[in-house]
Parts: sequence; C-alpha cells; structure tokens
Amino acid sequence: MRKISDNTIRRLSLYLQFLEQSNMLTVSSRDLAWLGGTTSAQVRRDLSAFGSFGRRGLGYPVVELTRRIRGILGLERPYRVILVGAGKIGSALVEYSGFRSRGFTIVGIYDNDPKKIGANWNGLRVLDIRRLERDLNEEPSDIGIVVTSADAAQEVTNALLRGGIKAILNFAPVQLSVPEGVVVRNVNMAHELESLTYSLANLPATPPT
Amino acid sequence: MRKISDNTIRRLSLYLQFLEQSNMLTVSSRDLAWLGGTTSAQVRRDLSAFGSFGRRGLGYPVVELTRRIRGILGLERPYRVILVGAGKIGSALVEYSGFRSRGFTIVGIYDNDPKKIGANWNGLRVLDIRRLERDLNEEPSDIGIVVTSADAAQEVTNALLRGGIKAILNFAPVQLSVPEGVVVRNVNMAHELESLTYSLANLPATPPT
DNA sequence: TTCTGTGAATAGGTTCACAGCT
DNA sequence: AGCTGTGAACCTATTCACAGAA
Repeated sequence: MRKISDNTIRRLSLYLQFLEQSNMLTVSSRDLAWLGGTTSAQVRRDLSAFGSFGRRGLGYPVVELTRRIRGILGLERPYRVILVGAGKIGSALVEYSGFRSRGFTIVGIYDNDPKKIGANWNGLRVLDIRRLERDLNEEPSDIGIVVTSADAAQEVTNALLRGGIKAILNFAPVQLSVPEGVVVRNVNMAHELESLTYSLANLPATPPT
Repeated sequence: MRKISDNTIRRLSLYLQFLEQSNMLTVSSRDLAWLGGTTSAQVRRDLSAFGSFGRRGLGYPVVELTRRIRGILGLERPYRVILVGAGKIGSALVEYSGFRSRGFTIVGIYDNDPKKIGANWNGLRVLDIRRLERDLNEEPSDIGIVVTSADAAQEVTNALLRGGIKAILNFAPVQLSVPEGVVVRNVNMAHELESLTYSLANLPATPPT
C-alpha cells in the first residue's frame, strides 16, 4: 500500500466525524469536502488511497464508508488507555464522552501525589505511579496519556515503555524520547493559541474585497 | 514576505518552547532540530523565511532568537481570551499555567446553565451566555475558546463573531462556519487518539532491525 | 446528467550541498 | 573548524480534467 500522509489520516478522522453525525444514505465527495474544509478532489484522493468505496454518479454509501474508515483508523477494536497525572486535564479526559463512544476506555489513572492517590474518579481509583509498570506487565494496555509536568514526563514515559505501551498522547511541554516503533502525539494548547495569534498578527492583510 | 506554511508556524512554537527552557547563550540549528524532531536544514529554512537571525560559525543567540520568534508569532502583546462553556475542559484551561506565561488572559467565562452561572472560577465569575455579545461590544477581546456541545457551538460562535472576535479555538466536534478573515483552530482529542490507533494498526510493519 | 477514480500537471515543502562569515 | 543562509534538486501533496460507471 502507498505511504499515507499524516494529513490524510487527520482528514479521515474528520470525515468520520461527519459521517457519524449524518443521517443520509449516501454522501458525495463534495459534501465531505464542505465539512472537512477541503476540495472534493482531495476527498476522493484520500479515500482512493485505500480502495474504491464509492459509486460513480451516486457518491459514497454512508454506512459502508463509515465502516471502512473505522477499519482504516483501526477503530474496529476497543483500546485500553492509561492516564498518568491526576490533574485538571486528566479529570476532563476521564469524563470526556468522545472517548468511550469511539472505543477508548480509560482503565487506569496514576499519580505520584499522596493526596490524590486513592481518590475515586468516575468509578476509577487513582493509583500510585510506582505501581504503573507492574500493573502494565500484568495486564497490558494500548495507549498512554501523559498529563504530568514537563519535569516528570520523560520518567513516566519510560515506565509506560517498560510496560509495553506503543502509543503515547503527550500533553507535557517537552519532546519525549522514545524508541523506534513507538508513536507519540503532542498536544499543546499554547501552541494552538500561538497559531491563532500568528494569524491575528499577520493575516489581517485580507481586505474585505 | 513569502507565504508561510502552517507547519512552519507549528515548528516555530516548538522552537520557542525549547528556547524558553534553555539556559545556553546560543543554539545551533542542530540543537533546535533535535528537539523539534526535524532536521537542521528545516530549522534554518523556517527561520530564514523571516530574516537572518543567526551568525555563521556560531549559531543563534538564544535571547535574541526568542524575542524574534515571539515577535513573529505575535506574542509581544497580551491577549484577552473569552471562554464559552463552563465544563471540565473549560475548568482545566482556566487553571492552565501555560496560558498566563504566554500572555493569554482569560477575561470571561460564559455558560447557559443556571446551575453554573454565578459560580466563582479561579477568581472569575461564570456569566450568563446571553450577556456575551453585549459584554464583548463594551470591552472587546481577541480570542474565543468554544468548549460547548456540538449543538451549541455554532450559535455561540455567531455571538462571538458579532462581538468582534477574529480568532477561535474550537473544542466542539463540528466544523464552525465563519466569515473570511476569521481564523478557527480545531482541537479534538478523539482525532489525536485516532491518529495513534492508525499507527498502532499499520506501522508495526517496522521490524526490530 | 451526476459523481467517482485516477493519470497528468502543478504547486508546495523538504533536503542537499556548498559558498561565505566567524 | 563550525555553522548559517540559500539556490537547486528532490520529493510529496494538491488540483486539474476527463474517461467511465450509474
């Protein structure tokens, strides 16, 4: 199979979001493009990288295409997620409904703060970080979410890696170092805002007509 | 000035993050590349789009480069941020230290839930969403953060737009429609996880050697 | 006619490689 | 020697445009 770009995957997620909200029988590449903020050619290109799901003259059958994209993204199975860091962001993630509906289940929350350990979070107990590696080796998980301070992030990551975790979502403002074969995605609100301020500072060169 | 790509801006944010953590006098493009997960040529290209900040044979002076990048990103002035949606994510953002240190100040929190209106959040009162437009017209802000349900997001966005907001950070799982000249950035945790599951499902074609 | 799938053309982004400054 | 700044080469992504299926 051809090499798939990161952008394509991001767009597939977006198409999926739309498809799951849609109650039509079929969608055209134009419909999907409108929502994803791209062009119809882009949509067709994105999809055609994985096969021919559409029917000429008609469009794409919503149910079938949904199933296919979920398959491509690997969403046909559930994922066990470990959360490290029982702070505000962690707490927001635990209650985030968008996870459960996609098959992501948070199965463990870890922290090093004695004041937090033992607390009951949405039915889950906050556990001692020192147990993390052992617990993972007894019962493996798929994805680790790091919501610690920058200082603690690499150490926590190492424990996740020793526990066999192969995918990490990192909220700490540091670049994690991981071995080949492990994927990391970084999320940083300040970076998102900075991209907005860049636009505010530079784009207003867009006159009204 | 040349057209700057979104990727370049994202990387500049990353370089800035590193520079602010650094206590060296100068950094080389290799140092920055190591942290940004790119190549030294990429770093030099990114920076050279805005001028010649480095010195041949030496590298880039940290203080000066920091100042320059902050300037490019428009961070030399403070920004007033309005938060709409007093849920868990909103609460995490209000206390997020990474904002204040970059000059982002949340100046208002709005919600439509009578049970939340009036609550004291970190020194800020949660206000009635019906006041949003009026308040904005009396005292403008720069950036709106939308952390409502998908249903409410567009309506809230319209109020922000009528209040003169030109930049929006959207956490709701819908594509917001905004007029030309307004920038929107979407943040969606499920999409981030999906990019990880895609890798988990497909990349393990990376053998140990 | 409508709309997909895809070669071919175009545009955009990244890496190479080296001249030139320190 | 060490390291930037930048044309030129290369590679990747997007758009065009149209043949072919419904």
